[in-house]
Amino acid sequence: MPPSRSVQPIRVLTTDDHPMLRQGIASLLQSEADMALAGEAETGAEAIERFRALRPDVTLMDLHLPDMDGTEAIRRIKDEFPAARLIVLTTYSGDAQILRALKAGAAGYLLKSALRKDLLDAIRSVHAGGRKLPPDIAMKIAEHAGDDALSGREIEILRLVATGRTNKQVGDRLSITEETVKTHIKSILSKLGAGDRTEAVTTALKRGIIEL
Amino acid sequence: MPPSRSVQPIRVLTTDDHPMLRQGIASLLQSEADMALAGEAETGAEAIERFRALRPDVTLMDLHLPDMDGTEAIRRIKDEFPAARLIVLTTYSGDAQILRALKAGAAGYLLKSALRKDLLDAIRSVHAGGRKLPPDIAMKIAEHAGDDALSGREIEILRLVATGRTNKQVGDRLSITEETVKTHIKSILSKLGAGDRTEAVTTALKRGIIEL
DNA sequence: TCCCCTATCCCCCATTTGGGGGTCAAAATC
DNA sequence: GATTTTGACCCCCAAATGGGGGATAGGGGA
Repeated sequence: MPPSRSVQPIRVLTTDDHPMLRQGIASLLQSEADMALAGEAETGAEAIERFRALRPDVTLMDLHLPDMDGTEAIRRIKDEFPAARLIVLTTYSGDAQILRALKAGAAGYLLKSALRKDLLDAIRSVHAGGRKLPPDIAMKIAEHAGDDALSGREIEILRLVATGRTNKQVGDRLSITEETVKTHIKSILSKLGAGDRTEAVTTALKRGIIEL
Repeated sequence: MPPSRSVQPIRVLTTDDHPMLRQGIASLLQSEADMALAGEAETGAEAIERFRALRPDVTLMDLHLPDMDGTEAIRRIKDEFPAARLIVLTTYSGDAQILRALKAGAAGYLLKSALRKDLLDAIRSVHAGGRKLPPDIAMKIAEHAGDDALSGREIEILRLVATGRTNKQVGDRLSITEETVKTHIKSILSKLGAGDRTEAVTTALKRGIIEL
């Protein structure tokens, strides 16, 4: 018999700015004998603070938080506690977001539309040292696996283009010439497979490369 | 003493494709003496079907559903049951979405980041025949109260522009001349206060006039 | 060390875009 | 019935965009 299983439940920290969702997870965990709610956080800063104080076995993390990107919170926690086990639980499914979160150190990525059972499975498997990527999520990253990613500068420029700036205005803002901006835009269009700047912005939004 | 309050709880139907959020609401309702969960729905079609069968006192409705827009589901339910009391519970906060939902017949509009107490308040006040619009939501519609809305044709054209089509291509698709498309675009830019088509698309996305 | 990637700048040129006007008919609203 | 709104069409023209080259410098990795 494994005594550790009944006396040492998996302690879970939830991070989400939706109180009702946290409530749902809390009530889910309550009905599982091998799990327990360690604590809750609403913001990224709070998640880091709670993690330090509680040292949960598994941390659930939304990507949309009031104060910072969930990926940033993951990065900071992993930086301080490399053994931390984190699962992203969010509504976003752009391949760029998923990739960023995994690179930051997430061991799992679930959509909020996932079944309750899937979340419990993910918590157990991540706690056991595994990773958890549902097929649809894995597919998303596979779709753009061959693409070379936009450079930081290109993303910076695309963000300005999204706000309606002309190439000239973008150049002024970044203190580079309009010609350089045009070169970057050409590269952006080619990498994203877009026909014009407007399509570049919408596909970058869909893929989670930039946000609104 | 009001005997009706203890023997006739407010029966609530939840509509959301996030099982864990539904769970949270269910557990919330359980702890309130004057409320009861009447049923749950994951899709718009299911919500309509469940409404017919259960006749809940209050229906909670997400705007993002797998099969249809939540606003469409509201419209159909109100069409069949004009006395239905519905509250939108969603993450979206574009003024156009809010306005559409209210016009479709929603009596309340809450964000998922709302406190649990606010949801309970909203359910009670909407059940009592009132409306419930939090200040931040009311502000959103007030911000663009004076603006004249895009016409149906303009939205149609903006959607095509968002996919990277040129004016000529949009014209071909809609069987109108490029000149006509240009006229509509001018009107779109002026109504949205955008400097170019790209900004028009991003502000329309922010305001919930079009979706990705 | 050498190569590749990134960022920067430059040229030419056809196409697209957006701003300024104006007209007209049908539909909806008053 | 009159007015307003909407959708469609047209003109001119300056500015912005995107596609096609090419060049250079620096940083990072093999």
